[in-house]
Amino acid sequence: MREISQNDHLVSYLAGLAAMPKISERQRESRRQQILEAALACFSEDGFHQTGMADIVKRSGLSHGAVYLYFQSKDDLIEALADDRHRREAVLNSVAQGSGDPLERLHALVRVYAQWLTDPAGEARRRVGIHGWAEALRNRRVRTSVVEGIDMPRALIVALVERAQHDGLIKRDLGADAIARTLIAIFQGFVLQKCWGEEFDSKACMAAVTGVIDGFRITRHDVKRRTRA
Amino acid sequence: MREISQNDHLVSYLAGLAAMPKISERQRESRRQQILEAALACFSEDGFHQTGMADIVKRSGLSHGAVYLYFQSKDDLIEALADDRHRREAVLNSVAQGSGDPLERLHALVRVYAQWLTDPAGEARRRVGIHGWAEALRNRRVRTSVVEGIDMPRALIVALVERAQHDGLIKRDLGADAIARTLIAIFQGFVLQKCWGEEFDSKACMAAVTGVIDGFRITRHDVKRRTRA
Amino acid sequence: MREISQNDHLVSYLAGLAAMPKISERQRESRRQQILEAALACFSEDGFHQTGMADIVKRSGLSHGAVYLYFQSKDDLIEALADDRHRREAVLNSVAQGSGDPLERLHALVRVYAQWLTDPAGEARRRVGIHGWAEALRNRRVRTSVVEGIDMPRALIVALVERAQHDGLIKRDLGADAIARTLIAIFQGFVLQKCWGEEFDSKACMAAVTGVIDGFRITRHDVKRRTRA
Amino acid sequence: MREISQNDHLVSYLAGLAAMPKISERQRESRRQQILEAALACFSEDGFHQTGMADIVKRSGLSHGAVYLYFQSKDDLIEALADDRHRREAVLNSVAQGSGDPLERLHALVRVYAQWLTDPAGEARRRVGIHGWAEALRNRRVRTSVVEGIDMPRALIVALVERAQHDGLIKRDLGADAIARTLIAIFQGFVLQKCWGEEFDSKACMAAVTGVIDGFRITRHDVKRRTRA
DNA sequence: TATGAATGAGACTTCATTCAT
DNA sequence: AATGAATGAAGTCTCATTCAT
Repeated sequence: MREISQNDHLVSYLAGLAAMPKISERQRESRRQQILEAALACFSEDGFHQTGMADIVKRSGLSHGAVYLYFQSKDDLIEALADDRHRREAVLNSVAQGSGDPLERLHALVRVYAQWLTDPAGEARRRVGIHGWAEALRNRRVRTSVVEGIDMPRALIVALVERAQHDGLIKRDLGADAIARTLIAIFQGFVLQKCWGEEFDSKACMAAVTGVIDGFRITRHDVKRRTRA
Repeated sequence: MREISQNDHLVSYLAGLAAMPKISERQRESRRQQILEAALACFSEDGFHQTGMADIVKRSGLSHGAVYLYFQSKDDLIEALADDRHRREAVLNSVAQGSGDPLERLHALVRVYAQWLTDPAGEARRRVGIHGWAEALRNRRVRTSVVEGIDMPRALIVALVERAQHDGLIKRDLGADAIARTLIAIFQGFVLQKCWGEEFDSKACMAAVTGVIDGFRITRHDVKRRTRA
Repeated sequence: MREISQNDHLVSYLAGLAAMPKISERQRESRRQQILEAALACFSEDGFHQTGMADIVKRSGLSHGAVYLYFQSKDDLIEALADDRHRREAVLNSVAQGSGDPLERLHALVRVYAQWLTDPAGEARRRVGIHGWAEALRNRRVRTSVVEGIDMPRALIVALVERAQHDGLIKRDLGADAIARTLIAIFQGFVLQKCWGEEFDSKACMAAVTGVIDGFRITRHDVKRRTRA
Repeated sequence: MREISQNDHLVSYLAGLAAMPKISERQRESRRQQILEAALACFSEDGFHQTGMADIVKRSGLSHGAVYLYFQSKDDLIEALADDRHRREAVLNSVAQGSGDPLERLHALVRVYAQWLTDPAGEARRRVGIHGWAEALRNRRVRTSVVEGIDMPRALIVALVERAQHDGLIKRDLGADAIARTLIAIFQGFVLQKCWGEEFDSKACMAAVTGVIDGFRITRHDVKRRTRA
């Protein structure tokens, strides 16, 4: 009996050790990413609704059940990708924060987005982004994610433009919000045009964006006109 | 009872006639439109792949078989709607009727798009357009439609910008194609932002576009700089 | 033009004829029965949850889609069978209605149920009934159907027993409801025992039921006892 | 960290020992009961086939693997629960301890069942019992359990009734087996009616059962009739 | 012994399309 | 031309069971 009792204690102790999660948090996150990457690739090629779970399963190298161990449903997967995109893009905006020359920061923001636009490794993400724009029209959660995703840079641009207007660097007859939406729209359109595989000359187009921002600047002509008035 | 039986005979008889008279061309076109409108409404609400043929059939008031008499497949319907001829024709007209001044013509073009963007009756078309943009990523024929749809206005803008540059109205350091793509991108982005339905101030944004075009104009600063160089 | 117009009228007329339901109500009901019979056979053999829709589909001779044309879901099929049973059993109870000798009517009711119990063609229905009894524990709709199914004969028996008690034919010291529940319980238990394939001697058991009812009758012993009290 | 690493080694070492000490028989039985209780609760709520192993695992507080160490399969669990030894033993005891009078013993048996029927703690068992009745229709081993479960009390009742008939206490024109089956059927039906939870007056119904047994007794009327014949 | 992540067959259901009428 | 019942492949998701740890 004494021996059994000792064994019981040992067993309990070992059981306690075994009660730790079977795979580490890092391993779990790695599997999650593995699935998300497979989903990204599939969605990028065929869109959300033309991609079957079987495609994602096959591409992930896991089993059907395993995928559902990490994501509750296909919709969950779609939303996770939307959130993922949301999180990644938040990083892009950081370059615009701070208190330097607002026009310079605006140009910096444009450069970052230009880089994001032209990075070959981001192709799939951009394509999925477009599918997300369409999906946002009918899926509230995706829409929220998308809208919040553009609200962030918009707020930044608005702040920069307002500061620039206050400093007399940018024309005051255009709304800051409208300018922000215009700049964002340009990049949205560029993503579309680029992903459709047209002969999209990124360099020239980025120059045009720079030109657009410069066009917002106050010229002597404007100064005179305003002085006269 | 006897009459119904006679009718049955009549039906069989007519069905057997190879030379059975077809419905008028006008009726045929009307039916086609009826189906396209139903499809437009459905696709606008749920996207191409979340809309079932049954939805379209129900909304059109016709039968499954009837729809397939006018369109070979669901993809056929999608392609028919992705190809938005209306807009292209409107653009053509607007520019054909414009005055000689290329900048004025550019502004006219912008006005046409602005109208298309803000017309409440065009909401469904705009939404379907966005779904088409996503679909263009995986469906070659849809992509061709979409790309051709923007190639036409792009060519127009390029021509106008080149003339304006030649006339010394627009800076020469920006590619005409890049400017065209930028202007088109702006409208694509506006369509997205407006359809997501979040506080999009169309009037202010259109003013910003006008500002963008004005920004492309040559200023004394530019003239001086170029003279010096 | 006149000919076309005439043709249009003809077409409309024929279209009007064709707008009648494609299959007659009788045909539709026949298909429904075809499916219900297949489901009954499958459920009888394997229970509701171990029977796959594929089994029912195969047995019905129809296609997967066709079954779903008549029933919304597997649960719908289960509930339809419960309702079906409900409706069929309602007929059994009719023999007990009327105003004749209550004891005789009770015996008549027993005979009808005995017949229902021993009818070889009803085997599948009895088995499905048992599965329904279990299902009633967790499916509200099935439970409602089952409970209503026994409420009907119970109410009848209660009425007969009360009349018999009033007429001095049955002991008054037993609740009419309890007697009704007891008689119903007997048949429920018989169904179980019979369906399990035990050596169930229907004739002897029915005699026992008759004996039970006779046992409820007032005897001289009771009369004396009541007189004394 | 070093300690954990040491533990890992210890675990590996113990796992490698073929002679790894087993847990005590008492612990093993306790684990088995733990699982059976969890399964009972789950099956009672959702039935055998709507309960997942995951439900049982969660409720038992153990792991999937652990459950499979004690039961080979889900069917194994079902069979273990379908075989309700508790009740059978209670019946045996009650009759073994009864007085010599067969009628009194019969009443004692009824009291035991009445208690089993009304014990609130037995609700889950009764519900699982019903699921077992349905399962018995398609699972040979469950059926064997169930049938054997009623064979034992049936044999007891048959013996008691035959003695009572021999002693002139019960009518001889009813088969002892039929009477036994009838009494058992009554309780089966009562279990159903009670578990469906609709205004089942246990007390009144038990009185009715007593009445049924009394009804089987020989009355002066019967004696006379038999004498005459 | 005990864990729980992983498996994969199979569950229910949908839907684009066809074809007898 | 028109109908709509019928098809059946393919979709998403579940779950009893296993096995590396």
